[in-house]
Amino acid sequence: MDRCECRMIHQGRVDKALKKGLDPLEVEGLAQFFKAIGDGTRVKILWALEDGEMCVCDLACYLGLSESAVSHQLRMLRQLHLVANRRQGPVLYYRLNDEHVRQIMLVALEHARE
Amino acid sequence: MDRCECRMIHQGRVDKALKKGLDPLEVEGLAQFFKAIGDGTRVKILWALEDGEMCVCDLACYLGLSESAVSHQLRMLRQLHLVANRRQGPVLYYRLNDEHVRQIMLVALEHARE
DNA sequence: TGCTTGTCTGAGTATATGCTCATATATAAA
DNA sequence: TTTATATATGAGCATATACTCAGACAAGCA
Repeated sequence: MDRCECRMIHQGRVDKALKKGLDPLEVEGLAQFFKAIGDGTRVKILWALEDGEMCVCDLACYLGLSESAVSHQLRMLRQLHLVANRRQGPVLYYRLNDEHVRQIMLVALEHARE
Repeated sequence: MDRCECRMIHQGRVDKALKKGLDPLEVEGLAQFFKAIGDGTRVKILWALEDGEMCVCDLACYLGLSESAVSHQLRMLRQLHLVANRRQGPVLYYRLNDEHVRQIMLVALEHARE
């Protein structure tokens, strides 16, 4: 497999990176996870849910967005298992479904405040 | 300020979220930070740099991308202070410039592996 | 059954993103 | 100073993303 039509200065360093690299599925998983948090609207949603569950229309009011827009975002967060919901009558209550999100956001806040 | 032309079921819950919410600059900072990590190419770059500095053409070879593409991505990571570089002759060596990245990526990997 | 409320979904649209290509810049060697 | 090497940058293009709008679905009540 001729992986190098490219210039390369430090072959050893490249080989080391290749050996220790993540497999494609892990890379894709990480990227998708961060992409999910990498949006102002979704950051606000996740941060708000730290304090307890909320329904869609409350979130829409809080965010100043349409309920449709919020629902679209919640679907994405749901598919990535970042939030979950429970139904009570016609109302769906959303909550965080991941221990790691809070932890990660706090570390990132430290970074942002440096 | 008439913040509620919207339906709302739990006024108290919304008020609580509003009170405890991040300020807009923090939200933007968090979103930008995660957006920066939320891309397969940049995940690979950051992961590779955990093991030590690399120059642009090595990274390009490792990633199978053009040096131009890599340079564009490195510029973004530089502007967000996730990487830094040092020059040695004509070669620029890039390194991680953030203690938090590794920590965050490891937590995210746990999430992805669940 | 029909009507209302709360939420979801698909299509459409404007903006953002990630690459390529051509070109510019910086350093070193001839 | 010319030439080569290593990287940076701007413009352009194809795709992805975040919203809006119209309409569908689900649960409860008349």
